Amino acid sequence: MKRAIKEIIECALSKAKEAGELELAQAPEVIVEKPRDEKMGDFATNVAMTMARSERKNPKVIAEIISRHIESGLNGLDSVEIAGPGFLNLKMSSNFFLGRLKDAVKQQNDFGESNVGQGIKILIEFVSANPTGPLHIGHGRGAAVGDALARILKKAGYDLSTEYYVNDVGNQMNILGRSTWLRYLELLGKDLEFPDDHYRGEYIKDIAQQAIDHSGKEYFDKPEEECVPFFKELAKNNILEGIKKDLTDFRVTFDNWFSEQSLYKDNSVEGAIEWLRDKGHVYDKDGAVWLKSSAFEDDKDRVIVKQTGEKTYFCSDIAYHQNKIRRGYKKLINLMGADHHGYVPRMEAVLQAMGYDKNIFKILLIQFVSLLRGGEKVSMSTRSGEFETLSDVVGEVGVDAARYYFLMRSSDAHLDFDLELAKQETPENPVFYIQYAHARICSIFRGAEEKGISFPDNDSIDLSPLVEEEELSIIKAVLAFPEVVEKSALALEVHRISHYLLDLVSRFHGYYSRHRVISDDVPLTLARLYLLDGLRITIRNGFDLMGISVPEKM
RNA sequence: GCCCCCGUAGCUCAGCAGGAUAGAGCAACGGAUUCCUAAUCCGUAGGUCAGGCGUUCGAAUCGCCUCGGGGGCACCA
Repeated sequence: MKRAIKEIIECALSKAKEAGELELAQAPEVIVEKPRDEKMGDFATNVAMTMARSERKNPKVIAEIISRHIESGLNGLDSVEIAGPGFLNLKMSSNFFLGRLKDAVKQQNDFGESNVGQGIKILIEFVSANPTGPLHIGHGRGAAVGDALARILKKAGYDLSTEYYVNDVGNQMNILGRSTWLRYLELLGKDLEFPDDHYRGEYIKDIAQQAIDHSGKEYFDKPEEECVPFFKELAKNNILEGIKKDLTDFRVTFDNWFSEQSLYKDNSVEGAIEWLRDKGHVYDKDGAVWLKSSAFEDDKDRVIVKQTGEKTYFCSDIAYHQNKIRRGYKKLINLMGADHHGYVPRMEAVLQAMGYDKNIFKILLIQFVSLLRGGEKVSMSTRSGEFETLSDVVGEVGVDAARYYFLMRSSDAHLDFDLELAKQETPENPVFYIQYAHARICSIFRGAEEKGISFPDNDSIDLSPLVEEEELSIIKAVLAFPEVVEKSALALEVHRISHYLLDLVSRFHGYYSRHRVISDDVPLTLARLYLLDGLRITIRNGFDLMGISVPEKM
């Protein structure tokens, strides 16, 4: 939409140049935006102000020159005004917007799509929680944000894939196996002291019980070396299945589950180390192997192979990211908990050591979630096993409210998640407010159907009865949707969608209370229904990006 | 000590690729239901944008410093 405006301005600029009224040594970039206040016009541009210096003219004079060369009536342009320090405010005719509303409604579920992504291949990796226990609420935020971002980026025209990296190697996995084995022995009556640094959650006991149900006392007398691998595998698979289920219940699915172990099996890890060593980015010291990450803005060098010969987590991560790029992804997005932020410089260093621009790699840090219950903090500790799992939370407040809550705030900001508020059906929990608008609209359509109102097809509908200021303002808000999606994709910020929808829907609720949609005036009724259809499509598409349902009845 | 995020109305937060009078919800106060869903709407009140300096025609927005809150600085993952 703004494109059309930009063209109008650019056209006027070149005419002014031809007429010798402006120098235009270099064509200025025309930025079209929305004025703060709708009364000032539909679009505004500050070109005159940005040109002031190079033209050595007062912004207002430049604005005046430009406005003289703008042809009124062209492209639905109604009027041009100069305002403030030199803004050009453009007003469009209502036909301009009505026509575009029809385009939007025609697009149905596709409305909101754009091609800013230009089909660029992106991989977004998120959650990637270790398969050592069920997902907790912090993972939930990452899951909601990652999943919504994926949907948004797709809508904005990126070729996007999602991936979950499974850390199925390393010491944590051994501890997991050992924890399960010990619980198994306990359940079979052995008296032992359960170590503090092992996984103490109840779920470990459940898995141990399964082993008993399945294999009885088979592992009771066997030595540890034989048992731990078995229990490790059992526990891992079990927990991973639980994670998948929790995510599916939360409407989050992944295109690919990538196993860390696979990087060892196909020698990718060794290969990556050798590759880096050839390039001179790796050296030996104190019996360990180091990556010279300090050469790329990291604080210090990092160990990739320990004295013991074990590879660090970081080491397989190097191979993993090399693998991602080799699969053809042009941009990598990783979501991590904010507590991992120290990890960012070293990963950027790796990318650079491998010869890539660090800008192809973007780590989004998701800030902490504090779980509250009626204003009181709920304590979370994985170790003690007393923590709120994602599935508990979703079970209590529902998927829609949980997702909305996770997505309503910028992921840069700490989030207070109050279970009581999330459950309440008040405007403080706006998910219901938005869903209610959708349900209301659907209810109106049901009413129309009962009255036997028949709808003309898209092209022949007459929208000219939509003359109310409020109606036009709703239409403009609807038409802003694709741009909101675009900006949200570029900034990687999901919360823009929820704020937009909230604003959109509150316009509708106000309109609804002041105007009747269904009346004896048939053309007006049809036009208003059409407007509501556009609204309904926008709400549906917007909530779809957030993974939230839109009920037809509430 | 170093690094990351945050600080905007009583509360929870938007706004930040500089732009016109800083917004919303909740809470407070006052109203609206013969009529399409009151899970709604309308109105009133509420501000040193943490503080300072700087860049600019113009700063909540950009830069530097200070203060306050949270998190992180492993041959853990």
